[in-house]
Amino acid sequence: MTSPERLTLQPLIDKLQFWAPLSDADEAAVRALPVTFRRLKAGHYVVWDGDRPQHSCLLIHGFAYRHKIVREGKKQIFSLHMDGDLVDLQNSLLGRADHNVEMLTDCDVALIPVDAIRKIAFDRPSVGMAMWYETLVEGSIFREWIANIGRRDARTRIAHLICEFAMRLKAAKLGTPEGFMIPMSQEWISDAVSLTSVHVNRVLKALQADGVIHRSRRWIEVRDWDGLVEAGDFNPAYLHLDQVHPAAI
Amino acid sequence: MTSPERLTLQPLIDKLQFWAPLSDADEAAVRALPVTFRRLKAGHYVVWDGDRPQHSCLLIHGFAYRHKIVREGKKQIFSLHMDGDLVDLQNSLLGRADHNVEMLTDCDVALIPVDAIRKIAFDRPSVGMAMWYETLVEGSIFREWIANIGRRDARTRIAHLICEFAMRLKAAKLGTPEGFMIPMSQEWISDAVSLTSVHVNRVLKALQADGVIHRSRRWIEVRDWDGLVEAGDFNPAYLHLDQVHPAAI
DNA sequence: CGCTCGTTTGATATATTTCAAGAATTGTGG
DNA sequence: CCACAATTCTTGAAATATATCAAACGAGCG
Repeated sequence: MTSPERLTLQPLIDKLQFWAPLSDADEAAVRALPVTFRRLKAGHYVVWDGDRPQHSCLLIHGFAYRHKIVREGKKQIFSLHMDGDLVDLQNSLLGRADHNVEMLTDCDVALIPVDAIRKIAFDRPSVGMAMWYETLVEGSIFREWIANIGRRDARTRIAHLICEFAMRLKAAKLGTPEGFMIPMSQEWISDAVSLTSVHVNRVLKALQADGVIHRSRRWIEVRDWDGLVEAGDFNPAYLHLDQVHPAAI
Repeated sequence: MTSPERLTLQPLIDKLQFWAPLSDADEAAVRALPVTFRRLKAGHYVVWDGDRPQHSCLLIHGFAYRHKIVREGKKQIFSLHMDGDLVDLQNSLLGRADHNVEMLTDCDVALIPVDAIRKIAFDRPSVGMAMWYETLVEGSIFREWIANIGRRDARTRIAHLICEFAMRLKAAKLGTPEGFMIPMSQEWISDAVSLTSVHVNRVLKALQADGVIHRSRRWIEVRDWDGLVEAGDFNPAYLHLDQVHPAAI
């Protein structure tokens, strides 16, 4: 956990800067956003499907995820979030939430009023563009997940998820592929890759038996990155991490 | 097909107006966009995965779709587009395409240079916001597709796809649920719902036998809308069609 | 130490795929 | 408008990946 006095909007500025160059005035405007810092417990829902969200949630430290429940109570996870992610710009901008947002671990967050986000995006085009890019990349990840769930078998799907997670952690400077935390039980993983937890268990064991990964509790070590990439049919292009300021005109 | 002299950017203005009120100056700026009108044949690719797209494509008349090919050549479709859709803002804004964009039928399109789109979005916040909302709603549809493909069985999935298509056609004033065209063979449908064409065939027959729909060639009549909605576990909220200018501050 | 939650394993069930072949429909050139 | 080719649709039988059910095991925790 981050100590209270260290809670700032710096992670947001870093994230936006990644997508578009911000002027000093833009940066100042971001810092001037009226935010509320909060510590949320694992399992806390920031937004429920059907809500009219009043805030967007900047994850300063911790993991969160978004999901829907379909008929018969089956759960589908479609995104995982980590330090620095501006979770759920989407629900809040659209006005009516179409899915749930839940903390995966205890988290430090900054709650930013939707109105303030709309205003800054509108008044400061660079900031708006950067936020737009953020949502565009999330869209790209959704597309990859559709393909992953729709057209890949269990082993490939799971390997792909691990690759993506490792890659994003690295980009966020939160770990290395050599060893990192996936803060999800096999049950959660199964809801992210649309399988049963039983089957996830078997596949994970198989990947381990093949010497590709080693998993104990929620800690994963990648023993053979190339093997994992191969197993996961993984091509990181869709993450658009190599983008340098595409928003710059 | 629209006769050449009737090709204008009006569908784009209508679409943007749906999301954000545009001033006369905004509208004029949109009309002043440097566009190229083209007629594209079914099967034509506007963008290939990996390209650096130079244009975004406004569909004036016709159907298009977006997809990826995963290892072993399996295809996954993740969006269908119809008259008035601004196809692939996403690839063009992100700079590097992460999927293919292909015409499903012969189409009239307006090609708009990416630079012009970036510029108008940046210079005219209302226009930028409206475009952003367009991409946000597409994101919402992606999420629903993930849940649909991941957590629903074949019958539900297919019924859901038909409901969505009917609903969007109606919103675009292109048909009624009572009878409309899905310009896709069963093979294509199978790539959209992640099934085999053989299985799609059987499910379609079953839905027909149950009196829910009637399909002949590529024409579908919905005989029992409530039954189809029930069969498809369909809740249109995720389409955000009832939104009235959420972007208005 | 006992409880709870997560993992592991085995046996069985089933939805969907795969393979294959024939029928129907659509498209094309003459 | 016909004949032929090429898709697309349809159906059946067999194969298989994954789900389901059930039970035991292990680890963290108050």
